[in-house]
Amino acid sequence: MFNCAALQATHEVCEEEAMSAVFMFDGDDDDAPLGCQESNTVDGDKSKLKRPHVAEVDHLMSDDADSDDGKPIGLRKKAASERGGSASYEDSEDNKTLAARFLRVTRGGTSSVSIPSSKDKPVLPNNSNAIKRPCDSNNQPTSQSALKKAKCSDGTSSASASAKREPRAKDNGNDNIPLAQTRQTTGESSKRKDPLAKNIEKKSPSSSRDNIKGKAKKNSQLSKTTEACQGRKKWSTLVHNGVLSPPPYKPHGVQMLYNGQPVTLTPEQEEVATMFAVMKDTEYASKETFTNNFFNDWRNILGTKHVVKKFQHCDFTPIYEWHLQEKEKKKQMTTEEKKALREERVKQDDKFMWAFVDGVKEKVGNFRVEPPGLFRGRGEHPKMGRLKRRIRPSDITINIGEGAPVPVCPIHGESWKEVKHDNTVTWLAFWNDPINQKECKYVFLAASSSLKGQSDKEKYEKARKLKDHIHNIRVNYTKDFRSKDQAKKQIAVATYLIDKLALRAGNEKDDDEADTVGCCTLKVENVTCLPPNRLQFDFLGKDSIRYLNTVEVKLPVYQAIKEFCAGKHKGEAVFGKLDTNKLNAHLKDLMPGLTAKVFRTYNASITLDTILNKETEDATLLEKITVYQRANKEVAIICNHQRAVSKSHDSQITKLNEKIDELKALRDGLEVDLEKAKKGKPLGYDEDGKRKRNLTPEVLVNKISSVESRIQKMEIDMKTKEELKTVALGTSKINYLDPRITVAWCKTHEVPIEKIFSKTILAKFGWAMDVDPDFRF
DNA sequence: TGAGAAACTTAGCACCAGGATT
DNA sequence: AATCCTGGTGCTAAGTTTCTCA
Repeated sequence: MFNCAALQATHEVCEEEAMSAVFMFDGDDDDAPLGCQESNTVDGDKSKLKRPHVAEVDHLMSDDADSDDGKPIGLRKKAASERGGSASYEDSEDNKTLAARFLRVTRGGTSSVSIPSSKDKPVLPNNSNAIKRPCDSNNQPTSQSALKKAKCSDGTSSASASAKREPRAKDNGNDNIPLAQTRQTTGESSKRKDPLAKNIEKKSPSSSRDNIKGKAKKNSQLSKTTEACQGRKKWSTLVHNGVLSPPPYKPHGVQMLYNGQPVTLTPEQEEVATMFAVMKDTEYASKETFTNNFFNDWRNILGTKHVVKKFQHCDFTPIYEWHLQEKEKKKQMTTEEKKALREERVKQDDKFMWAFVDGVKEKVGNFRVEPPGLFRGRGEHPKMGRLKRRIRPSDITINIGEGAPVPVCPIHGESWKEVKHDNTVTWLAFWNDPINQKECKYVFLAASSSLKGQSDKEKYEKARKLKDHIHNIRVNYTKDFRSKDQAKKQIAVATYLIDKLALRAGNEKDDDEADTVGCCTLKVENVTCLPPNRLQFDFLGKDSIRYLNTVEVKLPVYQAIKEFCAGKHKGEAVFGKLDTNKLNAHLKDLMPGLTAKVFRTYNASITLDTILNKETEDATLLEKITVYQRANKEVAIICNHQRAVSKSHDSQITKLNEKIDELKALRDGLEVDLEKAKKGKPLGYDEDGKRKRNLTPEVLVNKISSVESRIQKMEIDMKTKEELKTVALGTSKINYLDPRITVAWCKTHEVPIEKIFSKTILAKFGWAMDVDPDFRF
């Protein structure tokens, strides 16, 4: 594990300016996401999120859609030659050298982290099938792996990539078409027309199985080939051991009090009481919805005749205290005891942690069945506190390869709800969410699996493709701002907001969910028109995270929003004629496969690419990492990725301030000493009354400089800490930033990749590691 | 065409191991 | 050795998109 503490961002900030500046943004100069344009305070219940300083984003702001179009945001001022094969920013060394250098840096040295490779993946020794990953360049393509390989190939220009593409060219001769597009033409569009495809079209998890078993099975090879060509078939063989159920409840026998009297509870009743008792010190425990929901569900288990009737008379403290004791006991365990426990857990997990997909050993993501508990919804969720009952094998549907051994049901005498063999889906098991019966919980492969990697790559390829269409899309919606067709006009304005503010699509929500909105579901009270052309957005988005942002928009957009809201009452939708289906249907007309969320990926990745390539200089490693973190921060702000301020934040800042003060006092003292030393005078006495050792002016100058740099580092650390206290950097890194941008940048600038990506993220992005250093998003 | 189901991605937070500091 | 602090990871809630059916 590497130490990231030392990598704390040390970028410059101009906090006051950042807080007060109003970013001018007129209609002709607007190709940056507005998320980073306005001084912005996003301070939900938890935090204040500062918008970046002008200087940090002005390169994004300065692009001119009309004069310099067709290029992606932030890149428009760059010479065309900077893009494509002979990028002018590239390192002077040739690609091979860079690649070799990268390998040296990442695999060698003192780091214990190496780039994950398919070859490092553990395999079943007795498995005679091809064990290497389909995408592994060393793999001799079998008919099947060649097919998969074709799906994995991307449009990168590296030598290794082109070498990899060879089999694909043989396969379909479709080499120049971006992956997403390839999928589009061979997949979605054809599957609807192909009569054979209809046979394997799934109706529901169960009907799909029947289809495959019935028709597709009979049509065997031909049908399978068709499926594969269509990209519907996700695997050929799938072997796994099912899911790991939580251990049964162990009663503790500690009695809670009712009206001050100990109460006897059955294990089942005690289990639920304990779930509530251990949450005593959380915010949930003081929320009425939570306690009401808990009590209602608990009462059902207690039965009407039970002595416990009213929540107010319940005292769960004895159980809570028992819980604290247990926690303490666990804490007091010796290192060896903890280690033994851990090893036991690992041993138990091992059976369920792996699946074999087409003969390749892949990690399973969430193989543990969710244990029972009280539902912890986010925000003001109407169901918070409800009992999430225990999931039994009879609730669980298993998906496994035909002919593969069916996982043994963990409870004797019980059986799985169903066993299916659906190779058009990637889930290994699912059950219905006990809180919301119509929702399902799926067990998928881990993010490091090639199946997930493949779809990840397709996602970024689609976002890259948007780069080629974005100009037309912007021209298109700008034209429709003044459309007389209200539906058209609403689509145009909504698309503009999604593009510029990186808003989410905003599906309709039920009454039994937290009241949050996205673009299509914005309500009139979420938008305030501030003349002449500013809009203030204030709403709770996904996870009830507050989005608060004031932006200057194109005048027609401002007028349109004003018009949409006119005469409407609180609670009514701004975009009354719009929903995500209509919006996405329209987007698909503009670019195949385009949906609202692609804009978020596009804007995030293009922002990272632009900042990294514009701002990275020939600097120290630490400084280069700082550039990366600053870019990462920009993206997190654009996407409104927030986190709660840690409980200890204030005390940490106070401590840092105290330390800085101490160091400053030390420095001042040394400066006095220096003056004395220069004059040849004795240095006098220290605080303890001891005579100070005489030092030469040179030594003192060195000491002062050392203290000074420590002060500077601490001040920067503190600023960074303060700045990032509400910004979550991880979410964008994991979900929105094309890892190839990062890998290419690391190669070009000799930054070890593990300084940016943790071990887990490295494993997730294994598919991106061999990217050419010249790669640009 | 719209509703609802199914499948998958995106999200923040709790917890914990392990390094740094006292 | 005890405590603090941090980043990494697992967990699971909450989204989006796609598919199916009436």
